[in-house]
Amino acid sequence: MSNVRVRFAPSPTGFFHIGSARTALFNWLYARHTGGTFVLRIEDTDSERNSEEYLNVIKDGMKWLGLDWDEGPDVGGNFGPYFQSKRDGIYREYLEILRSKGRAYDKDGAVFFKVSGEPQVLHDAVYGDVERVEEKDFPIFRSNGTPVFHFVNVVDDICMGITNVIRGQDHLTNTNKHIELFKAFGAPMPQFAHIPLILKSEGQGKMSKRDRGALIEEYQVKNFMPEAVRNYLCMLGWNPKNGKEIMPIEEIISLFDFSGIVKSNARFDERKMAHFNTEHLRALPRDKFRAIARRAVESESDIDLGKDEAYIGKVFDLCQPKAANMESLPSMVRYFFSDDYPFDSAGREKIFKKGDPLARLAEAFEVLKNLESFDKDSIYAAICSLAENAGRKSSEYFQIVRFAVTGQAGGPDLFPMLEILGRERVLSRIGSAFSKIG
RNA sequence: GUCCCUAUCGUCUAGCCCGGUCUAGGACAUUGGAUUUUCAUUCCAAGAACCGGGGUUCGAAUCCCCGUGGGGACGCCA
Repeated sequence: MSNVRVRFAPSPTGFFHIGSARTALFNWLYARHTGGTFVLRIEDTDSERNSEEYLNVIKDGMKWLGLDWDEGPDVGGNFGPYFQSKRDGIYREYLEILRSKGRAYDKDGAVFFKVSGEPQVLHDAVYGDVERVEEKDFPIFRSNGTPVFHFVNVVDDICMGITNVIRGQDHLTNTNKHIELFKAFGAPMPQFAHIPLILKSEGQGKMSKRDRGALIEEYQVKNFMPEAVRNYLCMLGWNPKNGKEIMPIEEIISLFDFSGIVKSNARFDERKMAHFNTEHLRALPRDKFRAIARRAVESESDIDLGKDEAYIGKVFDLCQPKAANMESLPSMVRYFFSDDYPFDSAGREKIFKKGDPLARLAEAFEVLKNLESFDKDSIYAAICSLAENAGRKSSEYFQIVRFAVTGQAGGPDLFPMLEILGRERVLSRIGSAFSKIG
């Protein structure tokens, strides 16, 4: 264990924003990299609403991303309470310290902090030295008696022994207020590290909760792999400098440091995120893929997988190398579990463009019917020789057979697919396809 | 408006600190090929960038200044 202590201090608003998630992630990475402690502290000063439910959104999201905290809600710790709503007494004490030093005064029923008026230099781990003067006194307690963010944030960081403050660059200028407070308390200054913001994929400004892809919940619902989302987020504003992007988290943890953090803001790119997801999906061991594929198909569609576990397993194994994401998987496997599958009109058009595909389908039907063994190699060999005898390209047969049996122009490997489906089903589907697609 | 940060392909970025090895590298996306087994896979290839202007220097993507663009902060929100 090192003495590094970092924290993630979200306010439970009912959303877990992708920017917040990345801030949590970078804090977590730094804690894990250094062997330090990752604290989760809840900034719920605005607590009249259903914050238990709102809090769960954040906790669930963090758990989903694998960001486990060492101190905080549910796990406790020696620096609690970890809810600001329960720290009121502490804030009063710290206010008295400022009062006794002549740094706090009442005004309009509120309490204000008296700034020094001197330029403060922030020694930021990412941005270097940033010099700025905080000119105006600012409120630290509202006229309704509740403490203000800048004050509680600093007090909590002092009380909790936070050594490194890693947060969004939108706080860069706020930091002057915080430095003033740390100095006024005579407390040791944590090291600050500001990280660049995540911008909208198009248009202007930073990602807001209304932008597509902005909420972690979206990825949970779409059955993204949390490892993939986390991996992508790591690469948004941080660079491992080893030329790699897709990496296991252990490797990222060992490489993570402030020098790899980029200074300029990054635009969110959902296509690249999708790519990370696909790569992680492909790399999954078969049994893991089967498990999440099952969950995705069962939760997102009306498909009844049935009880034949061996069959289900074969289907998912076949689809894994072709599956781009879990969202499209149900439509990719539907025909394996139901004879009532739709025929893709664009696919039909493509296949019917040249020649007479139904005639070839009829030929293929005869060959498949009379095949001795209905396994992938025999099927392949039989159709190839059929094509050769007819003086045609074998693909002219492959395409129409696939379309008749699955309703699609593309999909998993054709021959193992036919083998898994079985002769009986293949023949009956071809039989009824003539009237459906003709 | 004031202050702060930032600026390399459409996007994420390497290179910049310690100027020459940069005809600027990788990834995503795009386009085109290949795998004489379909295909949504895989492989190969192509196009695509140093914001502008000054300066320093024998030499600048790299250092300095000024513009401009982008972002953020200026709440009794967090």
